Amino acid sequence: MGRGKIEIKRIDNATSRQVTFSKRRSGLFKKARELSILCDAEVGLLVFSSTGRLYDFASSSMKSIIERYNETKEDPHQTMNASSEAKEAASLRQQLHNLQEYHRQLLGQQLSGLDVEDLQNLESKLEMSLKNIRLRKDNVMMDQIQELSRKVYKTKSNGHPTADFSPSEDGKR
Amino acid sequence: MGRGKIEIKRIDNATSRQVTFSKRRSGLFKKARELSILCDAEVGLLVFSSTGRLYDFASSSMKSIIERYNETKEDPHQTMNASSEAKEAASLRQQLHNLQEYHRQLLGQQLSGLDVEDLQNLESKLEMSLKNIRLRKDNVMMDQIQELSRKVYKTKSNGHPTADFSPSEDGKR
DNA sequence: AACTATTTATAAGA
DNA sequence: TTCTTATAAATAGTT
Repeated sequence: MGRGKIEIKRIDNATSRQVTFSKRRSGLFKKARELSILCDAEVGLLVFSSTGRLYDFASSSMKSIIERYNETKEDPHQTMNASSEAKEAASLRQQLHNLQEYHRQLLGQQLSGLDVEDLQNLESKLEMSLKNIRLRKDNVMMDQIQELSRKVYKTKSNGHPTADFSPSEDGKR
Repeated sequence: MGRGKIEIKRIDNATSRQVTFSKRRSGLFKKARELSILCDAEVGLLVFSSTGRLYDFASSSMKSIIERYNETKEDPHQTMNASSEAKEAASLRQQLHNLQEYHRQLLGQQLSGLDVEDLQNLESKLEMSLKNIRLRKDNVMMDQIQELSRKVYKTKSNGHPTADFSPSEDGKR
């Protein structure tokens, strides 16, 4: 992709090798970053120039990526002995991923892949959820009111139970 | 680079995210490979898809690249205490690199960066080298001939010393 | 999995 | 090194 086509083999001339390294390195890192963002992937990239200098990119942390790599690579030995730590971690990651996907749908952030039925289901669930939430809220408020009025009753302690309920504290939920 | 421009942010739709992942992943790996070959760089690339699957590329071996990375990363702590193992390794790598570069020149494989004087020097060195090599070769041949003639002399063993040159021992340097 | 219209990367030159 | 530009390569949206 330039003025001419080049063959993929070691560039002999040290100067142009260096120039090409600079240009292509920045292109490579840009694409690594884009892949990680666009596709929600975990990406780690390590490059040592021919003079020994290190360049690196990690979408999360290089340490965790390398650890994850080592776990994954160890797996083949453990495929036969079930439920090794590495397998469990892989399973957990998958579960976490599914959950995150679903969570985003619940927050209405990721609806483009859903058809009407899916959306209907989602709506029902959210309505159900809302209903329960409100119910719970009312109960809690009621309890607090009762608690409070009991305190007031005790504080006044004039032996005459009052019919009113006293000021409530919780405007915060 | 497509029918339209896209913003670099997470692709919501799971299907197109998957498709884009496939396409861009292969592009990224191709470029990683090309950089390592064109520029004689050591490249390691780790990608975990959002579903947890691993894809990797290493120009040499991932193990050695990760080890080298760890050594390099430890270095900052050791910049003050001279001659740590990591520093030594870095130095050795640099030396190795220089040597390889030079070696290629000696083999006439990488001459494009050299001017006339450099080439002249190179030529002189190669001529000197050739001269020594031939000299050595002649010595060795001569020794072998002498060795052979001594054996013939002993085998005949007729008690009459001949006028020929007697066997010499030190042909070995 | 293919196909292209476009965008992006980059080789060579300044 | 940095910029420019012609061209090669990658890829987004489509079929």
